[in-house]
Amino acid sequence: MDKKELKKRELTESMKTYILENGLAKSSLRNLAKASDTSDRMLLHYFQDKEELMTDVLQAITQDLIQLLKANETGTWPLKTLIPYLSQMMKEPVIKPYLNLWLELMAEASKKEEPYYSAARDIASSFKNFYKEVLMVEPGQSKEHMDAFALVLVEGMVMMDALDFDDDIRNALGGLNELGEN
Amino acid sequence: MDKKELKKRELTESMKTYILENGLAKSSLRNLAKASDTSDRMLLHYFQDKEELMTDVLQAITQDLIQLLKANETGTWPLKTLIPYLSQMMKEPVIKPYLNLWLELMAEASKKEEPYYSAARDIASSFKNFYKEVLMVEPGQSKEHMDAFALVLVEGMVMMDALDFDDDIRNALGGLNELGEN
DNA sequence: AATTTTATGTAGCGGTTGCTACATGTATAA
DNA sequence: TTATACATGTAGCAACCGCTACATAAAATT
Repeated sequence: MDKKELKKRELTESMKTYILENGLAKSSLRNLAKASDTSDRMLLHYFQDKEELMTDVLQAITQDLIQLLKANETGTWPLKTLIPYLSQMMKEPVIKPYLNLWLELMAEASKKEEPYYSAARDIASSFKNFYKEVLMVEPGQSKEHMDAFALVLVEGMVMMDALDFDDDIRNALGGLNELGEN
Repeated sequence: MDKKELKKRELTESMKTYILENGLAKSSLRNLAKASDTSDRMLLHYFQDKEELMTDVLQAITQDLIQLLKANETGTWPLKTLIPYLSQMMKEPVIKPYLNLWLELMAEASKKEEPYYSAARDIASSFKNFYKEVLMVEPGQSKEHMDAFALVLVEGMVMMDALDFDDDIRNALGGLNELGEN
């Protein structure tokens, strides 16, 4: 492998950590450089510009997140088990940084700002694949429909979690159960 | 009424428009001033600092949004009617700027950044009140639960809408129907 | 009419941002 | 060994940011 490519991956690794801990807004070249024990000058030596750099790092973060999701994958679950489980998982300190970044990414994505829009769409697609693999569906329900339903529901919970609207997350879980049993 | 207070409201009005059209990121004092046909110097004459200014404008925007929601209020609706209706409403050009701003606000809120965190919580509370007034619940369902459920579901749809995941919104609506009828 | 308060302009400070020009050392290839 | 490519440092630019000091004109109050 190219020596330059190797260095890029090493840099990407440390920048990943910084971005997850500090968010996009604080991720200036100078800050990212400091976190990687180098200079902004060097970052722009290895990456053409900030956009290429962010594209690479966000892609790496996406891969990590997918790994994280797959790691806890143990078979398939019905909606009423999966959703409460995920709402609990959102509270995990390992997950929280990803959720914060996810929301920041969404804000950029809603303005169709690149490379954020593409990165956000990639991540959302990974979420969809996750449900595709892990969600068990009841007779009379379309798998495709319920996958999308789970996706939307969990995204909504992520938002409420960011506002510390924990009661509403709990209540919504209650609502989900009442919906399925009439 | 105070003459100064009157001028503040006039400025707030033009800044509202600018922020809705351009987002928080571009809302520097200089840009807001230009949009209000004045100078940053004058904005800081009428408002103590940028935080006070943003608090005022965001509050005004929140009020507008509440008005918008209430305007289309005609009685109460069951979940399966209300949610599809709202998912359509999200496509309205009048609404879109509010949704973009909402996501940008959420990104700040997730970092507990003031005044954005408070503003976002206020807006979310208004949403809750909206469902409280407009959502009709079926026997065996808790009103409180279903209000929160609607809130979460629609927020999730706002996110998917920002990514242009229209298929998934449609599919999720399908899923919602299948859930209620088994 | 004199005095005090308010409105507004001009200019700038100290900070951040992405990025670049220019230099020099250091490793690799001929 | 010499020539060429790569690595890295130093310094700075031009554009922003929120905010302030200083001045003056206009308006309101006494």
